[in-house]
Amino acid sequence: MRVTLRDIADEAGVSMMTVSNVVNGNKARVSPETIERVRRIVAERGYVPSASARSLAAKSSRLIGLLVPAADEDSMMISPHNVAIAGQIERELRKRGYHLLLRGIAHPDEVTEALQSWSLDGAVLLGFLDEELDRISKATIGGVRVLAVDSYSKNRITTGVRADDFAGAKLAAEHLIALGHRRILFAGPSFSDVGVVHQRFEGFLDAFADAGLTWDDDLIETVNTTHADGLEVGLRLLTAHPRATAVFATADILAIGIMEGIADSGASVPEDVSVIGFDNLDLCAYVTPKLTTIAQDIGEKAATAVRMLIGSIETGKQPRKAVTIGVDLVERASTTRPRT
Amino acid sequence: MRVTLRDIADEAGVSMMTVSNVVNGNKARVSPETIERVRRIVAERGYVPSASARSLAAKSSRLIGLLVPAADEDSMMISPHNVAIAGQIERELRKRGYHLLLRGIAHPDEVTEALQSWSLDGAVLLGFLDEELDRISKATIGGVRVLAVDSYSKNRITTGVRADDFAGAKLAAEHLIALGHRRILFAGPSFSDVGVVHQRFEGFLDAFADAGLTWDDDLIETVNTTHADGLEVGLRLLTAHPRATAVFATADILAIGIMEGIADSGASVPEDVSVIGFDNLDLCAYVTPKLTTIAQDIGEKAATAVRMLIGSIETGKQPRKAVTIGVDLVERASTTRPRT
DNA sequence: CCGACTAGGTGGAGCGCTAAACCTAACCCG
DNA sequence: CGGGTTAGGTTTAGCGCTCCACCTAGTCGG
Repeated sequence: MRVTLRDIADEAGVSMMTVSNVVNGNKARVSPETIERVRRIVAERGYVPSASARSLAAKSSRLIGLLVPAADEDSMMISPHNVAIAGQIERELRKRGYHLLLRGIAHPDEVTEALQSWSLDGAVLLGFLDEELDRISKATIGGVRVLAVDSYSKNRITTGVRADDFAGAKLAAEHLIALGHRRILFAGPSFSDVGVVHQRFEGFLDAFADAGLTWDDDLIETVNTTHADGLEVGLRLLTAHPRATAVFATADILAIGIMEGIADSGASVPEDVSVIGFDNLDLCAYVTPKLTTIAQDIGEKAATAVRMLIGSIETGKQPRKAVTIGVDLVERASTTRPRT
Repeated sequence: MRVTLRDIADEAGVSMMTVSNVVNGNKARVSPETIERVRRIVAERGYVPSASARSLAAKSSRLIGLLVPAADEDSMMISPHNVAIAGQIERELRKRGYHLLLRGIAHPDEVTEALQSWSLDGAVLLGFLDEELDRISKATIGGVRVLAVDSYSKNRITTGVRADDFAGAKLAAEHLIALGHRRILFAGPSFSDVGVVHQRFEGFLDAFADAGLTWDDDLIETVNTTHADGLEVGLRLLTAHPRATAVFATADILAIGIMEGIADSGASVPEDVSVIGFDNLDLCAYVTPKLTTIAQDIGEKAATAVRMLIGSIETGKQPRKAVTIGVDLVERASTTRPRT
C-alpha cells in the first residue's frame, strides 16, 4: 500500500537507517552519491515518512497543540478571533517544519488528554482565564512544554506572551484625558476573573494618577465582550451615566456595540460621547465612525509565541520569562474633545 | 515515564488486549467486572492512550486535516468567512471524537505530504480554487477521504459542500429587481477562476432572464474580495458606472468596502445606490447602513461537511454527491428603491 | 454424551520508524 | 608499520498499540 522506508531501502540497496539519515538531512554519515540516489528514489516513489511511526520511535513528534477555550455552553466553539490567531500560529509553525493540532477545550481536565495523546512536543494555551490556567497547571503537564498567550497566571509553570495591556489601556486613557475628557466610563468583563482586563484597568487608572486626576469609580460597566452587551450599555449610557463624556471598552467588538447603542439612543459619537476600543480588529475601520483603538500586533504575538516555544523545545531550556508585545494608539474618528 | 497499556494490564492482571478492548469500548469480549476493574485502574493511573501508536497499529488515526490555501507569506484565514467555518468544523469534529490538524497549503504539491504524513483519516479542503483542486486531485490522494468546501471542481474525486450560490445570487438580484433596479453592477473576482463566483454570476443573470430583462454586460467590476478593492470600486462608481443604481457584491467584505467608497465619493447608500452582499458575516449588522445580504448557514455547512466526511470514513462508502446548503435573503438597510 | 457454540479471554506478530551500538575498510601520521 | 581516526555504512532492539489466530471452560440441543 503505502511506500515505506524499507521499500526505498530495498530499491536503493542500502539499509533503512541510511535512508532515514538521508530523509532527515543527517548528511554526516552518508556519501554524496548515496544521498543523491536515495533522494531520487524517494522522489520517484513519492515516499512520505509516517509521522506517527516517527513520533513513536523518536522522542519528538514535531506536533504543536493549540489549545483554545471552547467553554461556551451553547456553542462550544472557539472564538473567531482565536481562530484567526490560530492561522498566524500555524504559519509560523509551518515555516519551522512543525504541524498544528487545533483543539477546543471545554473543560480543564481535557488538557492532559490533549497534551498526552498525540505526544505533543509542546502546546500554546490561548486566551485561558487565569483560574482555568491554574487548574490546568495542577493537572500534570507531563513534560510537555507549554506556553500561555493572553493570560496572567500567577503560577510559574507556564510562561507566556501577551500584549502590553497595561500600557495600552494607559495610552487610551491618556488620549481621552488629553482631549479633555475627565468622566470616562470603563466597560469590560469582570477584572477579578480576567487578568488581561485587570491589567487594562490598572493602566487606565494609572493614566488618571499620572495626570493628577481622580477617577470616579461609579463609572464602570461590567459586561461580556460581545456586540450585544455593548449595544445594551450604549443604549442606557445617557441615563445610567449622564455625565460620562467618553467610554473606554476593553475590546473593539464591545466598543462597536456601544457606539451603536449610543447612536440608537439618539446621541452621537464622537460629538456627544467619545469611544475607544482595544485590539484594532480590521472591523474598526469599517464601522461608522471609524473606531479609535489600541493596536496589538497579532502576527508578532504569534511569531513570538512560536519562537519561544520552539526555542525552548529545541534547546531543552526553559523559555524566558513572560514577553510583552508593544501596543499603539490608532486614532480614528470615534474620539474627539468633549462638548464644553 | 509514560503510563502504557502494559502497565495497566500488569496491574489489572489481564492481557494488554483486554485493556485495549476496555479502553476502546469493545465490550463484547470482556466481562463487566473486568471492565470495571480496568476502568478504575486507568483512571487512577491517569492512562492516556498514545494516538501515534494507535494510528500506526490500526488503520484509523481519528485525525482529520483542515487544509486551507495559504499564499506563501501571509497566513491563511485571511477571510473572515474561512475563519468562521474553521471554528465550526473544529467543534463538529471534537463532538465526534476526532482531532483537527490545521494546515496551510502554499502549493498544491504539499497536499499529498499533508495527507499522508499523519495518516489522516480524511481531510476538508476549504476554499480552494477549482484549478488548484484539480491539480490536487491529480496528485494521488492515496485513499484518504477528502471533501471540498466552497469549490466547484469538475473532477469526480472530491465531492463537496457549498452554499447554494446560484440561488443566493438569484435571490439577491430578484430583490433588487423587485425594488425597481435595472442597472445593477456585478462586483466580484474573475469567475473563470472561481467556481463559486461563476455560480453566483449565473444566478444573477438568471434573475434577469426570469424577469424578462436583459443585463448590460458593461456593468461588471472584476476585483478581489477585500475591503480595499471594494473601496476603490465604490470611489469610482459614480464616474465609471454613472447609471448604475445598485451593486451586487459577491462577498460582504467587498460590499462593505464598496459602501464606504460610495459614501466617500459623496453619494449615499441606499438613497443613491443600493448595495447587497453575500455571506451574512456578523460584521454586516455593525456597519452603517446595515448591509442587506444573502445568508448562508455556516454552522450547517460545517456540520454537513463533517457529517459527510466522517460518515464516509466510518462506513467505508463513498460520500454522497455534492450537497448544497440553502440560503436566505436578509434584508437590512443598504437596499431600497432607486431614485425615480 | 457428543459436537457445536459462546463468552471471555490470551499471545504473538508487526505497523514504520529511529537511537545506539557496532562494523569495516581506508587513511594518516609518528 | 601499528594504533588511532574517520567516512560510510549496518544491525539490533524496541516505541505502544491493534489485528488476527488461537485457547479453554461452560452450555446446550438432539
